[in-house]
Amino acid sequence: MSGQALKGHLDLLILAVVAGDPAHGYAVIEGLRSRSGDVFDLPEGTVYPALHRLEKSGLLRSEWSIVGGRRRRTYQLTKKGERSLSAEWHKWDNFSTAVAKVLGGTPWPATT
Amino acid sequence: MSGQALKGHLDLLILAVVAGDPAHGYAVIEGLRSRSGDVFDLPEGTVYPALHRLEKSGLLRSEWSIVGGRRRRTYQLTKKGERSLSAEWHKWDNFSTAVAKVLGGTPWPATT
DNA sequence: ATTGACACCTAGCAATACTGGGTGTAGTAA
DNA sequence: TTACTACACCCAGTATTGCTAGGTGTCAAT
Repeated sequence: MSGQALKGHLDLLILAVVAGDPAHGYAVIEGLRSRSGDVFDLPEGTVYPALHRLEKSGLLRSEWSIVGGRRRRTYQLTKKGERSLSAEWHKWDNFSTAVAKVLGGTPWPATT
Repeated sequence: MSGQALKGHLDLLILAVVAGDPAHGYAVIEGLRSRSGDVFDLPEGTVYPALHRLEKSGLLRSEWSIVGGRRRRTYQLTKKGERSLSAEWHKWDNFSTAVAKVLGGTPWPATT
């Protein structure tokens, strides 16, 4: 159901989840799913590469640990990541408002 | 300023503009720009191929005409296009609501 | 004569979400 | 003991799609 609608917005979503409190990849997926009310059910192949990308750009920092015999990589926001989250947030606001305006200009008959 | 944020949402926007009243490519660009309050200032290389794609999928139908010595291709929604607009609209609603939920779960200090 | 708005087009590039594969641990059910 | 599920990580390759950068041509204004 996720489709490819979140192109360009995935980073914002991930940063938002990790900002809440540091989380490892699997927990990020869970967080996105639960917080969105099951709308975002992202495959691992989407989230893990995104996390790597974000770390490479210096927006996230990670640490390995072992919990219950399983190795985990826990991510948290860097200063740069916080700034980026703020900026992306504003961009989203701007973007979604603009979409609403465009849609608002279109008459649409009683939704069947 | 447009960035690549509208990936996956461009079709919705175009359909919405054309639904208002049939328009040619250049007018679609103008419509998006004015309706969005200058947020969406899309290059021709983005819009024209999208229009072709939409026509190819049967969501739009076009007709050539000549106005003031210039040839125009005017697009209008097909029945299928109307259904698609409705569906995409709902998807957008769903999507943007979900994003808001995810963001809402994140505490954010006083915006500097 | 040249510039700018109008009006169309396309090939190739770049970014990025996803598919489909892989590794390994722990717990539970058969 | 075996099998299956949840947990937890990884990567190569694909596909979609918006954009860059080029092109053609008309008309009005400077």
